[in-house]
Amino acid sequence: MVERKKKAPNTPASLTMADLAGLAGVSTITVSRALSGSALVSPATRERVQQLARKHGYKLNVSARNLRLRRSHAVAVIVEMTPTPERTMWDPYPLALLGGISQELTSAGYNVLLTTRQAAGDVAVQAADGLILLGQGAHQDAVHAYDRLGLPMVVWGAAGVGGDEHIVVGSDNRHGGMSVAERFVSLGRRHPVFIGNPDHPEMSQRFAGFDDELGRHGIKPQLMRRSDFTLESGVQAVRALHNRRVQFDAIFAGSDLVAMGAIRALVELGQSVPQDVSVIGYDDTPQGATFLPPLSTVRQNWQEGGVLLARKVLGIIRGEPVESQMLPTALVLRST
Amino acid sequence: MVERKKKAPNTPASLTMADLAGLAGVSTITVSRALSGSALVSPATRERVQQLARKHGYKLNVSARNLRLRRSHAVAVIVEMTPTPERTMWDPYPLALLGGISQELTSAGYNVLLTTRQAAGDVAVQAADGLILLGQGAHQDAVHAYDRLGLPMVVWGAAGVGGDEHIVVGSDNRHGGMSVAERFVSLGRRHPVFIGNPDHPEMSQRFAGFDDELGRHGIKPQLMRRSDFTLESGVQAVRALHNRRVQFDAIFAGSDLVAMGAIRALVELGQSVPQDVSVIGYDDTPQGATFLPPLSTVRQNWQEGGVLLARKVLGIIRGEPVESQMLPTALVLRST
DNA sequence: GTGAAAGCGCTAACAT
DNA sequence: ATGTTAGCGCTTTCAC
Repeated sequence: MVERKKKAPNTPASLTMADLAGLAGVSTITVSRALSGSALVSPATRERVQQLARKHGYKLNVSARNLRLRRSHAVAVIVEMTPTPERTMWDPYPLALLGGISQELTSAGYNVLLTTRQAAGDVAVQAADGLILLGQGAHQDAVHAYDRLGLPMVVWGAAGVGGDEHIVVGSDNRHGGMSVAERFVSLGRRHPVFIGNPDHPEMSQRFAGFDDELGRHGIKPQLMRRSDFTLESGVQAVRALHNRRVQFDAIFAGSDLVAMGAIRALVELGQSVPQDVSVIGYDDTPQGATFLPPLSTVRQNWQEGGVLLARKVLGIIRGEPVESQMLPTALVLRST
Repeated sequence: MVERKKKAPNTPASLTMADLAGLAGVSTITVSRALSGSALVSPATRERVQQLARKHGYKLNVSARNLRLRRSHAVAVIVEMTPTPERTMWDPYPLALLGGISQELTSAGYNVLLTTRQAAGDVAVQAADGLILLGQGAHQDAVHAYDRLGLPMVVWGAAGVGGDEHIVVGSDNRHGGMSVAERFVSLGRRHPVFIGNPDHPEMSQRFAGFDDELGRHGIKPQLMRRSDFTLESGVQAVRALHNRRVQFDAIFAGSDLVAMGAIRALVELGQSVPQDVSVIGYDDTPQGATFLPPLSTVRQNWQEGGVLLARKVLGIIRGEPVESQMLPTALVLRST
């Protein structure tokens, strides 16, 4: 019987630092330091150990390190993944956002733990070092639910809602609305309509910016409440306006899909876009771009939003001062 | 000085099993067993311990458990997320796929580690218990890269490519192509065209099914190679066909976006859809559904695909026999 | 510059 | 049914 650190014979081919230490003729702690690039080991040993590690395909045991360091090196991202009419699963929205988050987080040595809202109370979520919440929920309910975990948290959505003090990253919805208003004014439109759901925080701010800017030109927009973010919703809204004999020459829809529905209804009613009515949507979805006529809309940079979200959580985790931030929006003028 | 298990005074409010054990007047192992619902503890103590845990907000230390159990309880999902503007997604893997994966994995007590392809060599990926690869890459390169990790792996894509022996889940692309062929035949179309990139495994199988089925009716489809999955790509393809004076009365496009581009170009050329030319896409995107005219297409169930992917990896992890599987597709007939 | 000792929080073996 | 012992693989003291 060879006297060896007892080791299961069926051990998978995974080296530990101790193994590496044996190979290099140093102690485990030296290996640890060498691999983490510590200045406490001589360049020579450091190089030698790193060579060996590479050669033998050493893999750090993350659990062990995390246990020792008392953190998980993971950030949980909670996504609403039920395909609501509001957000189809095809939207670049979640995917691009996720892309930005993932990119930033992994390059900072953190892992992205993807979770749905239903798998909320999950073990691993509470073990995360931080939380990114994609979508604040109808009345901040999602926010409140996760707030109780007491983890560093950043939310994607609209800022300044309901006296909350958590960090928010989102599109500058106010500015988005204002830019649409400016456009309508410059086109000489005098009877604009907003279609959307003002209970939705982001929508509400889009409308606020729209309303304010128009107000500065003495124009009062008509508000058409529609809670769904669907094509049908836009169709209905326009039909309702028509039936009520409402005069209007411009439509700002809270989402591209609604805008497309509106256009479809307008065409059915014999109106022409944009001659009779200007229409502008929000989100710059591929649907809008491929629509006929190509839809004018307000674009936001999702990818960048994701990166920002990640930076903010990391900031909080590191104890740095962090503030909410709104991303600039850009008016994309196409044919409508 | 009170004799206490020495404990940092600044410890965050996080209980350990030992703490709980003290509270309950039992040993840590009993707590462990109680919380995991083991039958080795009396129902009474089990209940008592669980109560206490809930009351004091006990959180399991996942790292410690994973270290002890020698597994990570995590499956890495590797996504192609190259975020090029305009080219929305090279491979449009919708969030639904991730949703299905996440749902199934978390309900099995596993975590979803989201990773991009660039963050490949990441520490945590190799620490995962399994791998789900979304997109096999142009020539299986992605597959090969990750194969070396020696982890249980499942790939989303096309099966039977290049003598590979890894598990694949995907849409039944062959069947999808065949169903389109059948449709064209039943409409009496004699000069069909396929637009797509046959180097792409999934595309290739769509075309193969299409070609085979048409062949059984003595029809040979025209192949228009187009590598991009964009609207523009479809436009170009049709223009090229027109310039070459190619006769055709039906188009099968490898993706909805390409199909929409094709239709647009056809309309510009004064052709009518579907009277002069039938067009069918692939994927059943919302863009297609809201397109005018509403696009006929081949649908696949992403959500279910995700669930299946997850089940397969879990199966491999558990050492169960697992096989590749193709999801059924459905022809969605709309106006084109 | 390097090492020895200790322990992060948990659970599988082996007692009792 | 419950407890004792030991150790997963790593890194932070504190020595040398």
